[in-house]
Amino acid sequence: MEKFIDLLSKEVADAFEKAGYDANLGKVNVSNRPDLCEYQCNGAMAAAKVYHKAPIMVANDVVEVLKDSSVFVKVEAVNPGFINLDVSPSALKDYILRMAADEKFGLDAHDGSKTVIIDYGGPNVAKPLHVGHLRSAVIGESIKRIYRYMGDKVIGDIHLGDWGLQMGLIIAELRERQPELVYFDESFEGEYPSEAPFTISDLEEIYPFASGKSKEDEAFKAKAMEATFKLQSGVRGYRALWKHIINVSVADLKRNYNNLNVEFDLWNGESTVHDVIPGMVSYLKDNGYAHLDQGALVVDVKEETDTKEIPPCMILKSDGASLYNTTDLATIMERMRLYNPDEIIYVVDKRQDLYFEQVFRCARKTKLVNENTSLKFLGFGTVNGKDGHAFKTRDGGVLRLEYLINEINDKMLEKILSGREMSKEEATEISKIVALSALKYGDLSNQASKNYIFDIDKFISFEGDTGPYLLYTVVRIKSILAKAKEEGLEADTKNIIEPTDASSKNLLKTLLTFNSVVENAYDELAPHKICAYLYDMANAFNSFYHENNIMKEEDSAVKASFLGMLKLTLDLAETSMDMLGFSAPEKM
RNA sequence: GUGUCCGUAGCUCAGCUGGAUAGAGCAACGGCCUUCUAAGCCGUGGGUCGGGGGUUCGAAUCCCUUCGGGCACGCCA
Repeated sequence: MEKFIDLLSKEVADAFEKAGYDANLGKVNVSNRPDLCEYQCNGAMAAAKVYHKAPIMVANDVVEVLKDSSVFVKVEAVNPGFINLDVSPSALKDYILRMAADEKFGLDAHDGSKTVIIDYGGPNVAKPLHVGHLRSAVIGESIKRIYRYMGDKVIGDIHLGDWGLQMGLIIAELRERQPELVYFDESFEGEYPSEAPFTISDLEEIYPFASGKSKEDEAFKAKAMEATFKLQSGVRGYRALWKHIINVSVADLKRNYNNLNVEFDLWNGESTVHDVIPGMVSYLKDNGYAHLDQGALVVDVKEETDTKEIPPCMILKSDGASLYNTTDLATIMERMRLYNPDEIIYVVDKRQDLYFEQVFRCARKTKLVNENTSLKFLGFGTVNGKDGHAFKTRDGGVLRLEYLINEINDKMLEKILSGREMSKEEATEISKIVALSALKYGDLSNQASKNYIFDIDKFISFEGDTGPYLLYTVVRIKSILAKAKEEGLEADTKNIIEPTDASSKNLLKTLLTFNSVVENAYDELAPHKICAYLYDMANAFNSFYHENNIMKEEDSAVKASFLGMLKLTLDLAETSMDMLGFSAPEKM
């Protein structure tokens, strides 16, 4: 269904044409002077040059035609040549009714033929999640949901870091500590135990310990590299041990991502493509794409139009080992083979911009991807503390995501208990829901590509542009609808009639931008636009709420209309919040 | 050095495919609860959009330049 602003533009464009001007000049925008008008068209100013006329004359000509339009109730030409427009309540009502009756509220969704893979999350096994992982998870999840709502087939892949030296470090350290483990007995031919010889806490202690040790102890580092090699070349015991590490770690990761309401369709990792790397490397060699440079195997990705030096994309290190590029390219190859996606989106720290530029160029040049598969890089900025520097704990370490979430939950619980009469159990449940909205909205309402300041107290505030404020508004609506139901009144959007007061009109005007907002957020990979929409909606609703006493409205048609508006607002709010990856409780 | 991103109110951020008086929130100040959740609403004050130049009838927005800051720049991921 066409967007409301396009409908208005069409009306004005027709008027331009009838008045003898180019129809393309009739583009309508939301007014930036709401005190003067609701919508405006600035085409007369641009027309002045072409037609050698004063802009106000052009505007007057157009206004003359537009006067009889049923779409506008007010049409004025204002110096120097603005055309000011107020939309008619009936046109507004008609559009809202069509929108409300539409399954996707007027959004022209895709037909499901487009397949998209989103690569986000990117945690390393055996290492706890920290704040740095928050953005990839939260933004990626939101993009995934926006794309799904748009009607694409979307596959979310976590892309685990599960294969490199880190695994060797852990295995080598385990061997130091428990050399008697059957996994290290190379003559062992039986079945390995199904139970892992360690817990997630053990792993979380072992990894940093081993990592530190390898930096000081050359002999240990050599052992770790040897363990890595043995693992990668398929030594049975090492593979079995590695499997345990993955399982223990993935179980823990799932628990953590669950708390964030983040889900992945694929739990693939670097190891997934290990076996296809040799084939890919020979393909690159045989077709003359890759050549040796300083001992390393590289593919040149420079282009004529470059304004800067783009280093070649390295496929194999000079010692023949694979690296990040290798697995990423092999992953692209496998994704093409298995899913043939139309688009792959990487939700990764923006500092990897150049790196992905190389990988994308390489994949394209070597035809690992089709020409019509688009590779997108959604780079996000750093999470900073209040001091403007990278987020750190008081003692300077990285903050575990789990601790951060616990802290937010605790603070939220305290707040809810102090503000409302509620049982501890109920408050705990609600505080988790509200805390998640605080965390996600705090992140998503910023432009993804920018760094932002992580301020817990600001995020969990119930005032202003925050997640809890949105939830509060939604809960308020639910509460009124529940009350209406008690009185036997069922809210139905079909009952919406022409708005009579300014706040109703304003609410409807805000609601109807849904299709254009979602489309825009989709095109620009911009969840923050959905956030802004929700915030505008909440403001418009709260004004409306204070202007009109819904349940006490005496005119039954108006009351039914109000309830219909509430229903529509609620549906749109919940749909939008779902695209951001959080939801509202029944009460708070 | 090269490239890239950022610089908007005291603070945190929108706006950037050019339009009228640059918007929000927080903080400050002042109003509004016997009435559907006041965790709300309404209002006041607060700005040379880092500086300079250019294009244009018109620039926070486009171009150039300059200052300040972040980040990246072949064997890490």
